[in-house]
Amino acid sequence: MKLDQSFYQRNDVTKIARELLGKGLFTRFSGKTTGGTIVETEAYSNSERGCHAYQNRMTRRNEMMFGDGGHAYVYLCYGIHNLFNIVTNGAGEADAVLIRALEPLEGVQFMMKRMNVKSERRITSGPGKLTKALGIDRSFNGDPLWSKHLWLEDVGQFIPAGDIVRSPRIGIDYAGKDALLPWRFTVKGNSWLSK
DNA sequence: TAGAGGATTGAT
DNA sequence: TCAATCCTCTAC
Repeated sequence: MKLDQSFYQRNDVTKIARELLGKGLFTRFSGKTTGGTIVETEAYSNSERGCHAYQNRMTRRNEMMFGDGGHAYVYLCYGIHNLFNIVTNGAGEADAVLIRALEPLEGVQFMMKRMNVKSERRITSGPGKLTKALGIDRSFNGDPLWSKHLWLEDVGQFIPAGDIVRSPRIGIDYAGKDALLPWRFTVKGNSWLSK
C-alpha cells in the first residue's frame, strides 16, 4: 500500500526519517519496476546548519523543500550525483529526509543495467548510486510520492527499535556543531549501507 | 557576471 | 588521497 500524504506532513522530521527505514521506494518506467527497501536515511530541518533551507533561506534550488510534505526534492551534488530527498512537514516548513541507501527488492537486473555493472553488489548503497539505479534525476524535483512513476510503499517490513542505529550525518562538516546531531538512521548490520 | 564550493563516488 | 564535473549561490 502506498504511503498516505499524512505520513509525510507530520511536524517531526527525525521521527519520519526513522519510520522510513523498512519502507519501499520504487520507480516504474516502460513497464519495468525498480526499487528496494530503505535502510539508511538522514533528517534535515530548517533549524540547523546542515540544511539547505537553514533559517528558512529559500533559493531556486531548495524551493521545493518549502512545499507540502510528500513531494520529492532532488538536486545535483558535486556536479555529478542526483540526491533524492523526501519533503516533510506542512507547506512553509522546510524539512526533508535524504534517502542514502536501499536494499534491492525489485528489478535488480534492470538496476544493474542502469549502473552498467555485472554484479548486484552495492548497486544501491549510497545516495548518488540509488538515484542512478532507480532512474531518478532532477526532472523528478517536486513530484508527488504517490505517482505511478515514483512512489513509497509499506512493504510489510518491520524494523525493531533495537535494530535502528542513530549516528551523525555524513559530509556536512561545514555545519559546525550541528554536524554532530545524531540524525542519521541506519538498519543495524545491514549489508547495503553506504560507506 | 565571475569565482568558489558542494548532503559523492570510485580509482590510485 | 584525489579528481571528476556542473550547477547554484554569493559577492562584486
